[in-house]
Amino acid sequence: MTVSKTAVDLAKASRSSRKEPAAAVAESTALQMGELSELLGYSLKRAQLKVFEDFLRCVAPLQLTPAQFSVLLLLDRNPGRNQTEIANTLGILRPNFVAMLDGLESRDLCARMRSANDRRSHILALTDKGRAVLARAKKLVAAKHEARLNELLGSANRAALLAMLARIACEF
Amino acid sequence: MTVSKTAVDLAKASRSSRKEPAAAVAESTALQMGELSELLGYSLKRAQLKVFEDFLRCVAPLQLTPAQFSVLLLLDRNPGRNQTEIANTLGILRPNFVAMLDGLESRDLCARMRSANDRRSHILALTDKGRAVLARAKKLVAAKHEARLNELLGSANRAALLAMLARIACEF
DNA sequence: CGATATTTGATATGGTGGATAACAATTATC
DNA sequence: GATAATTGTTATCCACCATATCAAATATCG
Repeated sequence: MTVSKTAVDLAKASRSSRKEPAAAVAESTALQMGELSELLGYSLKRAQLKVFEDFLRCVAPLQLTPAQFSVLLLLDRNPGRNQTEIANTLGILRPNFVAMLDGLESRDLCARMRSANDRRSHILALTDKGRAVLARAKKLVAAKHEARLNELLGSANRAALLAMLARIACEF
Repeated sequence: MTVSKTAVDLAKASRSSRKEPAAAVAESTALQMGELSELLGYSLKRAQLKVFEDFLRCVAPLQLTPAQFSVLLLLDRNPGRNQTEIANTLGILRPNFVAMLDGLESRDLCARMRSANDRRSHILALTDKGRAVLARAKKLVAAKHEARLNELLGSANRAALLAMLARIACEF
């Protein structure tokens, strides 16, 4: 019994009391977002979902997720590294990185090679096919995905946005 | 057999070849992020994780997740709405919203009331306890969470960031 | 009116990402 | 050389997301 009387009244009247003013008012008016519009985390999350969604669309012909793309990028720029190093810099836990690598390796995009110095670790390397796929992915991302963001925000704004996001990601 | 020769060489030498230059070089140099630094989606995701993490910390005494907080906010600003309406505006699928509401209702933060007009739908309402918890949560979020973001970015930058994120979330 | 479609909340279920514990093989430390 | 730490791996759990389906209630339309 902790619901206020006004809430009970609203339950009785519900939305029907809103039919009165005009004739054919569009029923079910848009909800008020209230303080939600000021919550940075909320917009951050929704923007992130949209951006990932667009990424998947743009790079769909190559069947690459954002996470997979980031792995390929890292492998290309950092040859000779092992699973732990790659996973750590991407914020992926080692156990979860195993299945991810299995997927990439089964598609012949990268390869695990036992290190001669430390026979525990697997040195990761892109295959030729991996390099080719990465190159095509980069082009798709630049031409379709990032280009669309640039179009929406403008180049300067996009750079400012990226700088602030990187700031939050690193220093927060 | 698609791994290049340079990759194989690197696997043999691995990181050991880097011990040569200086005496006690910090082994395992930081990896190059490469194009990852320019990928908006990547920074977006990492920033979002950090912000949610901080939100959970700041509002920990009330045991509220960002999603739960957003539901309480919406219920407060939009009395008389049913589950479908609330779930839809938050981007939550109706089936998944059921368990979420169960959690909030079992903690006596909100209540489902059968509508008198449409006996299918549940009108949602905050309880008195729900309003009290929401009020305390708002204070914690403003005083600790958003204040910390303001401190990091500055008020003007924070507003610009929010505007761009909302833009992406809505128009992208 | 009455048959049919639609809506609402709910359940079941599967998929994916993320987190921890534990293990064998290997290497580092003392 | 005994003990500790590291690496990749497996198993397992939990949160979140998505789909199909259902019963009850309502809307639609002949």
